Amino acid sequence: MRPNKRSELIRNSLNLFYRNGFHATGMDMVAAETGVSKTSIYKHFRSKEDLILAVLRLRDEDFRNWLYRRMEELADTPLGQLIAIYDALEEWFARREFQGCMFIKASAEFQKKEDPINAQSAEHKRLLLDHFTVLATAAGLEDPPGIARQLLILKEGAIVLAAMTHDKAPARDARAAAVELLKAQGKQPVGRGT
Amino acid sequence: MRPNKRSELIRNSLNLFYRNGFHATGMDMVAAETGVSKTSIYKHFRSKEDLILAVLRLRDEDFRNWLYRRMEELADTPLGQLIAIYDALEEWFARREFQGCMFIKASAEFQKKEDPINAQSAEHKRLLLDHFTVLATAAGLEDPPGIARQLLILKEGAIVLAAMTHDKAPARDARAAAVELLKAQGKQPVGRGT
DNA sequence: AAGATGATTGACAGATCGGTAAACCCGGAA
DNA sequence: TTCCGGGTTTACCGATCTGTCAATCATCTT
Repeated sequence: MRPNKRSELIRNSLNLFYRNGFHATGMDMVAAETGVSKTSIYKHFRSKEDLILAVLRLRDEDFRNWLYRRMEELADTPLGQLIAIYDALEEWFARREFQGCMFIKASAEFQKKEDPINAQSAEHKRLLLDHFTVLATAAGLEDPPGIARQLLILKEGAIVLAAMTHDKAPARDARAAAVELLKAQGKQPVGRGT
Repeated sequence: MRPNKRSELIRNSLNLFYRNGFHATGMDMVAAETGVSKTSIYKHFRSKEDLILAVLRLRDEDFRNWLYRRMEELADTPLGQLIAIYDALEEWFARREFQGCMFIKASAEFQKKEDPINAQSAEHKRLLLDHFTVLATAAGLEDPPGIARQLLILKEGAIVLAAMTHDKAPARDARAAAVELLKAQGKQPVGRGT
């Protein structure tokens, strides 16, 4: 039971689940992909649900780390970082492997609200909302929680439409909308203003 | 092969697929729900994919008809109807049976872009976008296609978050955002203004 | 009443699902 | 060399998946 096999299992499962969906990906497929027997998988994870939850934990860390870092690289003010959300999204949408949001897909396949998979997906969105709220507060906006919720809605909508239409354009539309909303909060986010 | 059984099958399948997901709902379940043998189903539909496509056609008609009618009932100007999108959404979110957007879920489970199910889901969103564009044009906005795309993003984002958090609140946030965006296009949609 | 016709069925095929029991392999201790 | 013990595998379980076939049932014609 080598512990590095465990993370390899999680990473391979993540790719398979992301590309093929959760129900459509069998444990045999995961085993074959990693070059391990199915029994070995069940030494690391009690059930498929357990594996999925581990996958979602990894995805949550990876994605939020990537997004937050990218936002900081693209702008150095809180206000600028809120706009940079959508520039980062556009980079993501343009990637070959982009297939939508793993958490939206997870909650679409496991929709009962008591389901741990659903709960964990919702938690991911809550963490994003918290981060946006902190930035909105730091930016001195009028209604930080409100604008944060609106920016999150724009983000999720852009992801859904980019995935369905196989087009990165929704990122720019969401960005333009975000700029307008931030303007309406009494700020001039695009520079050259005030 | 009574033709009314066919529509009964579609309607029951719609409910099952909507509540349980597509892969998670077997044809046996559909047969049992309608009180028909599985063989009879396959007299009407060549495959499960065929049945799903028929379900999506029905859903597209039902949903767009409902939304468009509700928008007209809630407002009598094109601009007001664009805002009313989100009032209608809030009513939908508040319904007991609300479980998110069937097309988002379909495209989440069948994500390959050649998949007919994916294509038909994308078509549904395109039809919504067209309608929004027509209304935006009628309202005399500056950039009808652009604002239509933004309003669609807000709609999809609100649906996703409402489904994941089991809370209708995203409808109001999306509505507030839409009002701001329409203001930015040189209009005062909420009345009492110019 | 007998036959024809089309709708409907139970039973099943072949594959795959999540999950498990028992054998196996292999390095180290005695 | 013999034994031991944990990581790994093969082979399998019962259930369920999509889809089909041959038989049955119901109805109408003659």
